[in-house]
Amino acid sequence: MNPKFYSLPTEKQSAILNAGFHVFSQNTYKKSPMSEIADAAGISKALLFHYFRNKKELYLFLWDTCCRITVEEMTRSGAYEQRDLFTCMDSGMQAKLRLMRQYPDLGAFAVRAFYEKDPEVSAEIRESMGQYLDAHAAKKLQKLDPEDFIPGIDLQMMYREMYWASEGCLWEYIQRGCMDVNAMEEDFRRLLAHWKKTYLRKEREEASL
Amino acid sequence: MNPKFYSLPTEKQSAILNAGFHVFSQNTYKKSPMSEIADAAGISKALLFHYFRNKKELYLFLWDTCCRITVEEMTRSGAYEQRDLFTCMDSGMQAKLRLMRQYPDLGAFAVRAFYEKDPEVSAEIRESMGQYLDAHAAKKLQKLDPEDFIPGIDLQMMYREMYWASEGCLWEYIQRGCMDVNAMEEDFRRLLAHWKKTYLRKEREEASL
DNA sequence: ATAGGGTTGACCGATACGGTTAACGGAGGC
DNA sequence: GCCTCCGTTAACCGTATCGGTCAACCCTAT
Repeated sequence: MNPKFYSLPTEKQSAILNAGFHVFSQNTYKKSPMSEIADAAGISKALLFHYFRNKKELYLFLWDTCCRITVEEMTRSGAYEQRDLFTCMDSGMQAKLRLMRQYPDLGAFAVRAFYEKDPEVSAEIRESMGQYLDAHAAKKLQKLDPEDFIPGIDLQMMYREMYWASEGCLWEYIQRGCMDVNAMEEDFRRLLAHWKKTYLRKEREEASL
Repeated sequence: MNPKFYSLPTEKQSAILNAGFHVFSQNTYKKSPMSEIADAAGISKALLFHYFRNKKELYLFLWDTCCRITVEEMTRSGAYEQRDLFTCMDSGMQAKLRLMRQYPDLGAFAVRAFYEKDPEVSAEIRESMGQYLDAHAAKKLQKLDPEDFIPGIDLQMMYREMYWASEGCLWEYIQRGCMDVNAMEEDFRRLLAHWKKTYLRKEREEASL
């Protein structure tokens, strides 16, 4: 990959990244043409090939960038350090929304890339990351104090269920095509409030009065 | 569409349907080649064109079939009639799982088709269905008795959250590529039990003792 | 004016596409 | 044995698209 890419004005860099995320998220690796990416980025195909030697290089660069900025944003938000589960989720949500605002198709791209089966790239993808999130989730789960939550609750199930609901909500937006991040934030916020009221012992007791 | 298609042995019919669902669910309409579908179905491209005049006809037939058998299966399961919310969800789940077993890519296809933007087919798709599920959900919601649930709960939020979690769980399986329906059933069942224990007043009171 | 680098339209060979056609092959009737 | 029918296919057609290249075009700074 040509280092001159980095000396491009940041808007143009973003435009190229977003174009790549978008096109590769809509189709298989093999069925995602470079010309379409170039068009979406507002540059010529030749210039795209000037910055990235070939399709594979662009794809792996996108994957790399996707992982990098996600972790960066998550770290920066402090989501990894928060003690309380719900403030942790709130920070994570903030980070995700900021990412979504800047790179609307990053989420969809990440999922597709993760499950991409084309032998030209699948090995590299699968190798580079792996059980990142799972490991984090397990650690987070261990730190929870059952006393904070309503009695008899299965904390692991609660965690999985909340994760799935977030993903389901996210997917609804992704599939719809238009990423209305503000509406999304509203939805997430309501979800979080709902869970707090449902799962936290203190809030539940107050609501029961 | 050639009526002789229906006199094919049912396994061959299913093979063609599944092949179509699979290929069209992985890529845009335009980037989904007929040859690939024929290969996946184990027949020649020429034969596929013998049963369906052209690509558009096959695609719309698949969409139609997808809607038809989903509604059929849902009705047959009695999901639309159940009074209690959770037994209703259980029936719906059973129906969905039966569908998934027979047509592993039906779910993914449905979502993609619903949001397909290609002008050659988008109009027909959007027109044929619409707010089907939403209307149903609203009706279901009105029938709920707040007394059955934990006090202070936002029933609409609860409903949305449960819907998203199911979708999120489903998507995790879809994206993973391999549809292990048994594992899925296990997960759904646990989700349901979790919700009953969390949201139902009676079960909650028992758990609190 | 000229040298240099960012940028592109035009091009290349290969292949993939939607759709057609002529022919194959086997089952049934005579 | 011969013919007919019909499900099925390999081979083909014209076109479009693909990944990738290249010579030439700006534009700016000397």
